[in-house]
Amino acid sequence: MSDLRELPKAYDASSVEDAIYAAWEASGAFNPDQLPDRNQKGEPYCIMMPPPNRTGTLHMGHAQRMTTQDLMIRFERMRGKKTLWIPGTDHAAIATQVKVEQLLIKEGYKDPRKDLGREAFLERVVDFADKSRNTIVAQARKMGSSCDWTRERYTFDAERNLAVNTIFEMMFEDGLIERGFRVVNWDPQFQTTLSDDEVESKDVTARLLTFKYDKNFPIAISSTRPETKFGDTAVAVHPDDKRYSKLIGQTFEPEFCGKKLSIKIIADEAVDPAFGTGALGVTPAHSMIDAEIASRHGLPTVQVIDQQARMMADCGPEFEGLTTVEARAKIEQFLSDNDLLVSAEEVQQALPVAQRGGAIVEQLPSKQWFVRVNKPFKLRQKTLGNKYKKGDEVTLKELMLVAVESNQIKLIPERFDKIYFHWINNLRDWCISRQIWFGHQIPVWYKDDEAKCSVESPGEGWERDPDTLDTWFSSGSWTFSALGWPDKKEWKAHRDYHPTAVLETGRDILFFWVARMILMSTYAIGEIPFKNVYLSGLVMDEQGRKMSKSLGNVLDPLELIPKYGTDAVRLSLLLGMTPGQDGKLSETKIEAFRNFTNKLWNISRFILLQLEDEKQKASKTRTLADDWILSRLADVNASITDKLEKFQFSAAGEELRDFTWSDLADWYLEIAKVEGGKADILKSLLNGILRMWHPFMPFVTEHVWKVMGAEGHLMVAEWPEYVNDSMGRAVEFEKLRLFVTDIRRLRAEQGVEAAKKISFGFVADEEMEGLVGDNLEWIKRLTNTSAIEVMNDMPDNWVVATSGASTIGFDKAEGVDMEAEREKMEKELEQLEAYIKSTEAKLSNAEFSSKAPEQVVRNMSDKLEEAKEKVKVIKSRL
RNA sequence: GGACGUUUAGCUCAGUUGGUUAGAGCGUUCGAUUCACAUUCGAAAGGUCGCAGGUUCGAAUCCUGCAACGUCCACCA
Repeated sequence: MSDLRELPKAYDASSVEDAIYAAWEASGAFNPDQLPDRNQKGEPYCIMMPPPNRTGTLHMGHAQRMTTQDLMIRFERMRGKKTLWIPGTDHAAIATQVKVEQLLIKEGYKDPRKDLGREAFLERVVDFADKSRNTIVAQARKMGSSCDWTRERYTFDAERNLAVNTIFEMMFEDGLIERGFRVVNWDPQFQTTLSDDEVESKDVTARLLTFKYDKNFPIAISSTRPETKFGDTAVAVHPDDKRYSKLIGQTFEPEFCGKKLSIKIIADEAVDPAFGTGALGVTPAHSMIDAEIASRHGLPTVQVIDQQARMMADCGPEFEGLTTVEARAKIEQFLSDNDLLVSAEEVQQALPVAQRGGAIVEQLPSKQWFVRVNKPFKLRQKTLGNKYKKGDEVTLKELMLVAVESNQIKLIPERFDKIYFHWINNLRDWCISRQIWFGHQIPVWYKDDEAKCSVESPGEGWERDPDTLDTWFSSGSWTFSALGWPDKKEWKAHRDYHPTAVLETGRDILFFWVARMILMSTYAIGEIPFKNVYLSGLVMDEQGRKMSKSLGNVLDPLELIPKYGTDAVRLSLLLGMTPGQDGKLSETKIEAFRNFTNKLWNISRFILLQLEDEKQKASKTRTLADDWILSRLADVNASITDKLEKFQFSAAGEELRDFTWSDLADWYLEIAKVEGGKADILKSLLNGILRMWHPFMPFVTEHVWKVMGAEGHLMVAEWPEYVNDSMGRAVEFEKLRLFVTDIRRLRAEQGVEAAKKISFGFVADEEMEGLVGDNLEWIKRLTNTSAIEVMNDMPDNWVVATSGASTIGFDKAEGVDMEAEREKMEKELEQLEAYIKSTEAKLSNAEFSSKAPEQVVRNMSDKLEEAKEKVKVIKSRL
């Protein structure tokens, strides 16, 4: 042990953290294969780190991810499980490419992809992604993440590419992946398709025009996007709408803004007769809803907007090449000039925009690859317990549903079940091909009209599909591909870790990722990917707003860690945060936890100094305070163990903090100074709190562990478990605690000068007399008074203190404000009498006494008796 | 439009199957202070648990309705 007297008074996190992390890593304890024997025998426990996107640096959300997962991993590691936490990063396809493209534009490139070409452009992306990976890894280490770096994965490395291709091939064979010409979400800025989930909506005001195609057309229709009307092939009305029933089935050939259309009047239930004119212009090429109507009625698809979001040649020379916005204005003018416009009104509209880049998304027809979620296929293996056998016909949607419905996967908090089911029930086929360069290339080859699924070229003359896969297609297999699947040897070596124990992630990617992982895992290996999904809320700023660069309210973990220490940042992300509920974070909060870190440091320092003190080394029998603190330790230990098992991290941390700060530091350590002879107990208390705090604040606890000269790393020490053998004594102690608080209050209220002249005492039963007598020494110290007299028959000239649960008296010393005390006594008397009245009424109620639990009745009766006793004393003194 | 969430002390939030007189932290006010820690300690003030009904011996907790705020989904073309 180093010289304790030289330990700094304030804990300096930044001077010890890096060395501690390096020592942990060097010890091999991040790697399950190098854990101690007891872990080797333990149950495998695995968490997959949600791989951060290689798009730059980590933010507070990531810091929260890492901290929460590290808490679980460290807790289970200490409990003896064979823990594996696999770290990794995500190539994030579109997100990364977009990011690099933006950087290149800043560098001066006008159109980076065109200017550089595929190969050089990709080189830049890969370079950026690699640098980003290094930053992320360094940050993860700073957070204290105890993940196994020897098993770091990348969603775009060779092994994961093999997994992606394997799944693609399986789905291709099963007919679940299909190429089709369908209406898709198209991002004109990045020239690629997007999945439904990558499209967000933005509220804008738009002009809703009501008009006729031409003078002879019988029905007026409404649209905010008249430019798409060049592609109309039908007008749909509700089948019950009498206004139009005669027209149904007829075909018209109006001339719309110079283009001849062929419009069939059809009846469809999807039309709302109350909206607008009750007639809907059907544009099969540029609306997914219309495309569905069109397929029901066998209507042709006419594309009029191209991939640059410009009007196509088909719309006539006046419109060709115009942007949609330009065309829209021109059409309104034309309609108005030709007296075809019935009305124009401003309406609120949700404009579809790309999640990345923010471009306005066009719906247009395109030949793309889709995963068919509603198509039945024959299962390759038994899936989801006994629910489905090999060979059963199911759909992917059913697999996703049953995994959660059957409770094999538990979502935390539970209410997300509903959101999940709702999403699945409305799920459409998943468009997986992207015209992005950075990503897993689609393993399909074409020759003439033939298509073959294969990773290697099938031979001469075959050309590979240039498209890449949606990033979520690859991250969907993360839980098992990161464990080595489909490589037989690797997968066998890691088989026991799957399904993983828990997936901890932000509640915002439930659909993007969690659902896709369930799809991939149940399909490809016939197993749920994880048993629990812990959905964290988002980390918001002080005012509950999202942290964003433009608002300037971003808290950067890397700036905060040197300032407050990693442990403080970790605590601020764990305590006061509820799953599924967005939490607020401020620097003030982190500062408060820095103070706690320092408190823990000083508690440790004090105990260590005491251990060498002759007074504490002296042997002494157990006192009431000893029994109490050990009983509390056991209770708190049992309680927080239970809470951690139930994913109640915040509650666990708060309880442990209250115990450490209030019970241990403010009460027990103060008592220990007086009583002495506590070397053994102090030692085991320190040992206990260090172990229990370790998963929350690994650095300071490990540092103290080292300072105290303990064996090995705290990181792999055993999670404690105590037997509470002194519960009754703890109850007695609580009475004294109230007694002390009352005296403190009197001192505070009467002022020091007056208090110096006061003699305190108490009036109660013999039990209290004994208790106070036995513990007088420390009571005097904690109340900072020497004038406490033990007596159960209070002198006549004394008055009664009026708050708290104990009844204490004091003498009418000079300087005591008797008028104020008298008022207080009267006020309390009033309250007590009201309480007695209502409680008596309750207790005498026959139904209450027959139905209420015994414990409740007993407690209430006891309280009632105490109150009556107090009333008696107060009355005698008034 | 649909779904979900939130509403408890000035602020941030706990409150685990309904059960003693509803809690904590921060902030405020008053006080302490060489003795581990001023990144400390003690004390006080502060709440008709969003509103209105209902169920119950008993409701912050369960049910119904309403309001405000927030989030997600679908969008009416």
